[in-house]
Parts: sequence; structure tokens; C-alpha cells
Amino acid sequence: MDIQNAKELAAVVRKLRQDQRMTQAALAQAAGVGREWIIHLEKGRTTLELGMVLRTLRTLGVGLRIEPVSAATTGIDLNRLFEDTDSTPKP
Amino acid sequence: MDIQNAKELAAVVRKLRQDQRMTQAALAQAAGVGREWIIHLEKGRTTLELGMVLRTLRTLGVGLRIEPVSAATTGIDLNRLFEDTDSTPKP
DNA sequence: CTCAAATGTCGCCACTCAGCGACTTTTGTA
DNA sequence: TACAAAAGTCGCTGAGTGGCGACATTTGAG
Repeated sequence: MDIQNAKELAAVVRKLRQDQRMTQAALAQAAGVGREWIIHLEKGRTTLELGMVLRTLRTLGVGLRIEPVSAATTGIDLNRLFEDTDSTPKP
Repeated sequence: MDIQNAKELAAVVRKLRQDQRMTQAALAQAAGVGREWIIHLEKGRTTLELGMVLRTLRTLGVGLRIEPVSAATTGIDLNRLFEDTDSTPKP
């Protein structure tokens, strides 16, 4: 399930919520957000706050993963991203 | 690269940008956002707008994927999520 | 060490999100 | 069909974002 924009995210969220037999109100409370915010999320708003989106997704039992749009094209290797240069852990 | 919170996203973004030898200013312009916004992104702000985050990620050549936090625990099968009920394609 | 580029900080301001309550519309179930 | 629950809309308001320019700090060559 690649997420390219807010609308695709919206569809996934709605599906996940319905699969778990939750109302928007229930999800809102569980995720600690307003009822209306869930509506906006499921409508594909682009201005939603990132943190709230992440919290809501986790409430629904899913997370986000970063991956190259096209590995062959970009040549980005996420497996090597944090391999050697990461030398400054948090104090 | 699972993204659980804004800070993890921040680290990935910074790494990707540096890998591509871009300055924050360059990335900001390429993604169509303000310089300062990139700084906030790379510092792990949670209140960033979702759409801007998505645009910036794509500018860096990566996208987001939704996946179960723990497939065994949640029992969510994303492969079946859009299997049969999805009956309204975009016009 | 010195200088320049990159990064980060600071006010300031226009803009609008997010939440709330009440209302309307849709859905679906008996 | 009719009713109840869920979903969506509408003002309204406080709060905070994001953009900008200028300045401070850090980084990295030379």
C-alpha cells in the first residue's frame, strides 16, 4: 500500500477503521483527536498534522515505512542508509 | 525503515538530503516549501502538514508505505484490504 | 586561524487548522 | 416505510503553523 498523497491515505484509514468496526467518534477518542478531524483525514486533507496522523495510524494498528519510489531509478538503498555514517547517538 | 514518530522521519529526511548533496535551501525550493520548514522537518516537529511532508519525501525520491505494526498481533492483512470492496475507481 | 557556506534562531504577521456544539444528510437495519 | 445511528456540515474561536528577512551559530575548507 504505497501512499502517494493524502487521498490514498484517507482510503486506507477508512478501510482500517471499518474493518475494526469503529465509528469515527470512537477512533477519534482512541487516537486523542477530535471527531471532525477524523472526517477530514478520511476526506484527504493535506494540511493535517503529521503527528496526529501517525498517532491515528498506530491506533489503527499500522505504521509507516519509507521506501524508494523506484529503487532501480533512484539507486537509493535504505538498508545502507544508517549503516556507517551514523556516529552520533543521542546523549 | 519504519517510521513511528516525527523524529525518526526527521533523521531519514536529513540523511536522504545529504546523500543527494542538497542544502536545506535547495531542498526547500525543490519541494516548494520554505527553508525554515525543512529545518523543522529535520528537527522532528509533529505539527507539520502532511501534504508538505509527502511532497518533500517524493522530492527526495522516496514514498511512504502503510504496513501493520505487528501483523501477527493485529491480524490485519493489507493485501486483502482493497481486494473486493473497492468498486469506485477514479474517473 | 580565517573566511564562506550552511545551518539554526528570532520576531513578526497573515492564514487557517482543530475543536466544540448543534444541525442536516446519509446509511442501514428492523 | 420508518427510525436510529453514523457521517458530514456549519459558524465560531483560540492557537499555532509557515513564510520572510536579518542575524547568530556551526561546519568545513584553504
